[in-house]
Amino acid sequence: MAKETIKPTESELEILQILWEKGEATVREVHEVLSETKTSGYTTTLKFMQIMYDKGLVTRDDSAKSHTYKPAVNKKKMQRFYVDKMIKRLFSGSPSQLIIQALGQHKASQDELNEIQKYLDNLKK
Amino acid sequence: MAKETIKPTESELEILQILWEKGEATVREVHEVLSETKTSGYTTTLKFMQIMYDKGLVTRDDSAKSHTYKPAVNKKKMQRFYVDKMIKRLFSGSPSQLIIQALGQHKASQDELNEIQKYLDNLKK
DNA sequence: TCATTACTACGACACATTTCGTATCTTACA
DNA sequence: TGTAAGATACGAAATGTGTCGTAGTAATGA
Repeated sequence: MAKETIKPTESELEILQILWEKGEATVREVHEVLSETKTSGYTTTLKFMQIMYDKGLVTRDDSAKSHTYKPAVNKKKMQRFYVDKMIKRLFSGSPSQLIIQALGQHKASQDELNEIQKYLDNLKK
Repeated sequence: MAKETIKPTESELEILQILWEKGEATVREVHEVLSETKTSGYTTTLKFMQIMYDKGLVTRDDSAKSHTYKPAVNKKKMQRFYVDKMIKRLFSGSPSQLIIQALGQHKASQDELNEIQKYLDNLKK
């Protein structure tokens, strides 16, 4: 079968974020982090991660009592997918509109602005 | 009741995009546009727009035989909401990472680059 | 050894989302 | 006037998503 772009749900993306951050983690560890902002129970987190495993969004090592999960999808790829979608759906297909919106919406540090500048200089030639 | 942030579904966002573009439209008109990329039937589009009306995502004028719909939510506000979410979920909370990603992902015209530059200059002081 | 603890597996429910089919209503015009 | 075309309303099925409860299993330590 052709490898369709796997589209994680909102909750799955939240978990992937944590796995990308940590590299790998157990359900318990992921649940700890999630608990800072959510109230759902441990088995809910477990279930999500099992489903993600079935979908191929994560891999796992089940040799130990508590399994260890790793992300199986590329973060850059996901970023590209969602940035594309967002530009299409919310910015009438114009990337620069998204960029300007993002620039205006958050105050970036001087360093960050410089980094963006550097990138921009590169593109301008 | 408190005005919660209304979160349109994927399909609703697609329809909103069309309404923002056109300013207003009938179900038939929206369905024409949708048909370019999707295969679902007319009554499906109709149902969506009725639901959106119930949710308060659109207003409508039903004085004529075929009703005319307008967007009832602010496009800028939606942009802000989703850009925020995306930065949090996919860019570890870093707006500049999103910006650089978006810059790299699409080739912007010289004009667009200049516009971004102008905006950036503004922020830099 | 055996009770407690910490996991995983799995079924099931509630609700949301997408998708139609069908009934009904209007209106134009032959 | 009465029929066909084109709209809306609405119910309902199929699927997706988020949430637990409970059962069972493996390790731990008193």
